[in-house]
Amino acid sequence: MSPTSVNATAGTVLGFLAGGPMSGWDLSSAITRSIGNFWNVTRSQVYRELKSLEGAGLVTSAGSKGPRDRVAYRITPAGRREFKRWVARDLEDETRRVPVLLTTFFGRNVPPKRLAAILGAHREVLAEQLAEYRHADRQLAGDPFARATARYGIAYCRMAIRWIDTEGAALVG
Amino acid sequence: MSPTSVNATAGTVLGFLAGGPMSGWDLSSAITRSIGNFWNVTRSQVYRELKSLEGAGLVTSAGSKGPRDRVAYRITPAGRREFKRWVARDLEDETRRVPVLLTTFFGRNVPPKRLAAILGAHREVLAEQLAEYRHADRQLAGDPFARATARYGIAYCRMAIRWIDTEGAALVG
DNA sequence: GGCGACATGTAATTAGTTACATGATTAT
DNA sequence: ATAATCATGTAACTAATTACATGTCGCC
Repeated sequence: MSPTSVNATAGTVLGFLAGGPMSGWDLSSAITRSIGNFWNVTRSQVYRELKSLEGAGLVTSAGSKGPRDRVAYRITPAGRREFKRWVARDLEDETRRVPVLLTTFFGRNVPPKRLAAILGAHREVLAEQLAEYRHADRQLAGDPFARATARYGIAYCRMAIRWIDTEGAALVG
Repeated sequence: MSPTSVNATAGTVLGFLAGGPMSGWDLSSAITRSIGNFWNVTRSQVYRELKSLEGAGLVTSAGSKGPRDRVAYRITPAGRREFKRWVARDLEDETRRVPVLLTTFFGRNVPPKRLAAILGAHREVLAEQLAEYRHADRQLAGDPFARATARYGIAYCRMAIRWIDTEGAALVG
């Protein structure tokens, strides 16, 4: 679609602010909690984007500073318009950075015992994440969109675990 | 494990140089071709890391500059040691940046027709990637480690396509 | 009223992308 | 021999992470 001016982080911030004014801190924790698993954003990025969005007139900071400079940002009408445009954009490419595959790719250089241990530890991490996603799935009965993302997570973890159990197992004998 | 000094990009570069001397350009294309799908590295990063690795004595540039400053880098014994250490490291966290999930998460704000189109287009991209991975799987019969990574790709694409066909379909009616 | 935990934001550093410059090669 | 394409590297810019500074609150 038409190229949007905001980047994905800014778009995300606008999306959360569309639900009501929030401070940078609150935004950052809300984002991490809800989409952090498939869209990582750090606190510093949120603050940076808030400043730049304010410069562009897409959010305003409600002047009255609270304790330790805490300030709430509110989305402007222009911000809402921009969010609508951004959220319907063409998808950018997926960024995948999967350390376990890097290690596997170079696996011939890893002592097999050690490789087995790495895969085993990774399997545990995946199992934990799977449990979290399953929990989220149950919580999110009221929001089909968020729920669908949890189900992606479930499917992903199950796929990766199965991969370790078949391909990984074959590699480490 | 013991914290390694090299980062993942540098480690990757060392890993490729372990197979023989190469120029930055060749490294970059080899990396992109083989692991680019799950470990993105740009040309500029490769050049930067080569300089820093040279500074650390882990690679040397074989002085004679070829056409347009092309220069081949060779891994040093210290570089090999460092690679061995790095490749057996504990896994860092996976970085996932999955635009289709971001769009889905905010899906209530996207016109359903448009959302359906976005998911449909994404499905096609996944189908193409799946075909590539299948092809790679066939080519890589001689390298079980690389082959295992291709099979991860196959499983991933199939999972994502199935997700679109079930969860995605449910969302757009 | 000092101490530890949490809240809040900023600054410094590193990583990653995009845009650019120019030298070779190939095709017309 | 000119244009088009590919090879090769660098520089400029943007994004992302880590480290830091300071403020507030509850508690013993």
